[in-house]
Amino acid sequence: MTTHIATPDLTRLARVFHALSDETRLCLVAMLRDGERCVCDLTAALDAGQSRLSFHLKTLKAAGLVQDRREGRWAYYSLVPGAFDGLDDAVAAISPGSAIRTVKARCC
Amino acid sequence: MTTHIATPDLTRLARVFHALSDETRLCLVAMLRDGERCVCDLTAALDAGQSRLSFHLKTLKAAGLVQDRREGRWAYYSLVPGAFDGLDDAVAAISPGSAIRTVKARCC
DNA sequence: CTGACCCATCAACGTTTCTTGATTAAGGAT
DNA sequence: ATCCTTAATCAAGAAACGTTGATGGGTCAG
Repeated sequence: MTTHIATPDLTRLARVFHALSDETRLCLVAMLRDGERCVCDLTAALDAGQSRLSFHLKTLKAAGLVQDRREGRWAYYSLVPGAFDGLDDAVAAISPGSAIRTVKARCC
Repeated sequence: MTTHIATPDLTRLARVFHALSDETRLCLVAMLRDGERCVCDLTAALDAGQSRLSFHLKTLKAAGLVQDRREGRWAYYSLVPGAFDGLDDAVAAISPGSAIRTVKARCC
């Protein structure tokens, strides 16, 4: 069994979607689908500033979508296995209950 | 067969994810899962300003996730059927090709 | 040790997004 | 016609976001 977004926590789900709401980050995800890559490869491929990619990779990592590994002076990023599974299921699973807790008043 | 996000258009996909990246909007989606609702019901349930919800509903509509229907002085919103299907598939389908076109240089 | 390299972080700036309150428009009731 | 209701839109401000260039820390080669 893979990771999934088990708890339909509204805050967490929103953060995941936010991480996926940027074209640069979507492109990073696409590249990482082929497997682990070091940052320098990513910057070369996207022709983007190193500082810029570092920012986006940090965002993806904070959302739990990618993970990094240090080796010498290189940093290798890869997708978190299963992190993308059940995204639409997660949306379908937002319950009135989970909504209540996050948003001000009673909801649904 | 439902609608789906057939073309893994990076820009469009990013906009859909952006629409889902806000807790208020996720809550709206959750409420609309039960069926059509008028705006006044939504504002009452979320205890949110009318202008605020109007903004978020507009965002969701622009992303193609909800649709509206006027009836008298009421506006009824509902989910666009199938708009949420295959979200993770869409992510999995971002191809190097589609990435190339959107981002500056060669990618992947 | 020195210098080159890889990468994260920071500060500054411009842009976008979200919120709030006021205005506008249109429907229905009296 | 006048008034109330529903909801979209606007304007203004606050907050979050993304970009850029500079700085700093850690790693390896010479």
